[in-house]
Amino acid sequence: MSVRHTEVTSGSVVTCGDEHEDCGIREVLDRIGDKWSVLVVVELAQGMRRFRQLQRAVPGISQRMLTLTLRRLERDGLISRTVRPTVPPQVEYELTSTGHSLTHLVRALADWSAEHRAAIGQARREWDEANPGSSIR
Amino acid sequence: MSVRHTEVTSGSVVTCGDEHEDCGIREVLDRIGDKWSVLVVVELAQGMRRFRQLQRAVPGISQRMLTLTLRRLERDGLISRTVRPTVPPQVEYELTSTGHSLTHLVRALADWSAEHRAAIGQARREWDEANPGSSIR
DNA sequence: CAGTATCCTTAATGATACTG
DNA sequence: CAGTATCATTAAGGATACTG
Repeated sequence: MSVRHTEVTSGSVVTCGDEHEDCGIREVLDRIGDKWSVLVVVELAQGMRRFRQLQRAVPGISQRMLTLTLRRLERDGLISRTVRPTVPPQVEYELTSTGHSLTHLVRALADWSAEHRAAIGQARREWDEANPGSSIR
Repeated sequence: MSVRHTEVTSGSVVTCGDEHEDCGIREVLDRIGDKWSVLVVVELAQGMRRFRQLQRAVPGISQRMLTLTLRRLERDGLISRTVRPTVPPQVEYELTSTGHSLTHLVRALADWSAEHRAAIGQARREWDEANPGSSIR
């Protein structure tokens, strides 16, 4: 996901190159665009969770992907990981303050989705009917 | 990106299955998470654009990916495509009203990114230093 | 319980050539 | 100009087995 691109900022649209690899919005999209991060963040928005709890709360996620997703969120400073040296071991995951602020964004995303879901579905049905046998889906 | 998952709605967190394949937020994330859609939408937020204009405005995008991105956005009802039967042919792309409403979301994304970019960068550097030779990046 | 390590499949993207 | 078609490459994700 590295590329020269234009980027919207609070007041204006600016252009930036990929020489720095960190135009900003891409950092968020990388984490928001993947298959599981948002779901994990949504679950953690409810409070502290342990590894197995998360796996049960996000049906379909593999152990491997849960681990990867958690590590990346931790690396980005969005969640914290606390190991309790018990037997068997317990590891607790929690949103950081940065992570919590992300939930507002996710909420906005969900609101927009809810609002336009019907229209998008309708548009797709019409497009699919007008373009039978298309390969873009 | 199809999977059973929990979903945030305006007021509550609900669980839904993938039997219907349209939990809502996934539809947005599919388009927001891919590599080019947001960049194309941002460019179209400025006004009507033709194919070549878009390709120049989004450096790095291939002809193929621009075509695919535009088709998918069109299928979702986010942009309109108008063919003018001139020689050589001209095709105009514009945001629909649904597409325009998406730009608010993108703006929110960009704002959040700008606000937390430094913190994320810092977190990553620290994590990378604490975890040398990790394979998650 | 909370992971790692491997191997494998599929989806996404890229490069290039060609066309109405 | 605005695409399509084809092939190659890469990244994301999944399945399974194993471990401290």
